[in-house]
Amino acid sequence: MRGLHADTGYLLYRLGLRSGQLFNASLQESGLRLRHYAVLRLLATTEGALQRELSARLGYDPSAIVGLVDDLEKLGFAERRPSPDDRRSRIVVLTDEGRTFLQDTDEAGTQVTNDLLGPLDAGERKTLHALLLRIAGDGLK
Amino acid sequence: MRGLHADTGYLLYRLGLRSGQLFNASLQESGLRLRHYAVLRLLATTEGALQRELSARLGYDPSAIVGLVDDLEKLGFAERRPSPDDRRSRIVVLTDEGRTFLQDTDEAGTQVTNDLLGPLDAGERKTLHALLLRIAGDGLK
DNA sequence: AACAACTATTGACGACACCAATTATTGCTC
DNA sequence: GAGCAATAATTGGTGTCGTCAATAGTTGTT
Repeated sequence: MRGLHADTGYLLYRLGLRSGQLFNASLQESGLRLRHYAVLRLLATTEGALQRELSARLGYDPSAIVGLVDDLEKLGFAERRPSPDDRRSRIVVLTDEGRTFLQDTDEAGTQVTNDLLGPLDAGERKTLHALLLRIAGDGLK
Repeated sequence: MRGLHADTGYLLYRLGLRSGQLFNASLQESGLRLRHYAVLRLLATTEGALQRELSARLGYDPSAIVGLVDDLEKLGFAERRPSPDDRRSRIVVLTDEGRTFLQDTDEAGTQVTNDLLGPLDAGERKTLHALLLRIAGDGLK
């Protein structure tokens, strides 16, 4: 009979849980959670994104995006702007406050990754990251 | 500004989610979920475990173990037996039905892992698994 | 004998993945 | 160009899950 962690899939599941917990604990004092942080990080790379783009790229349900952007707007980290092309869409953009928040919390994020990857040296971390990216595939790119 | 998946921690979080979803989908027809499956797999290796041991080894809250064992008992896959040493404890053991269930679903489990690790060859999978085990550390052993 | 520690259990709460339905708008097509 | 399928954002509901607090029964210690 195979052991509990013979399955890479189950290992991934458990480590994913742990990773999310560490991230959320690290973000707790800011009032945000990992999901909000992911939205901010994505917005920082795209200079404005439709909510459906956020949904597709982050893998969150469209209905979840609504609440996340609501929260970010309340905190002044993001704004909804009307799309000139399509009046159904809203363009979500990062505010200056959001950008400085990202800069301030950047160190905390890398600290979490350090805790998580503890026993691995730099080379192993690179290897792991590359393998995970391969698994992630286009859906999460 | 760093990209969304520059963080190995976030990658792990997302892949853990996906892995759990795949597992649960695969187990759906059996009426069990990943958590039940993990309990069964652990029981198969230990020949009887206290519920607090299940809680510690699997990382699930003690209160969660109660419901999981309830479900497994209803399906006839596991049993609670009184502990001769300590009347507070219950020893959870795998039944014959549970054992045959594990054998029948073993293939489904490896299928999930195959889907998940799709683009990786055998050597890369070994590497990934070893790295993840290192990260997991003693807590998940 | 009294008291702290532990096991299993119950209950509550928030977060979240998932799905269905609605409204406003757009694009297609006949 | 009128009707209709498709789309974007939103609301609401459901079940799972992680977390914590509280309790009853039991054990070990002092």
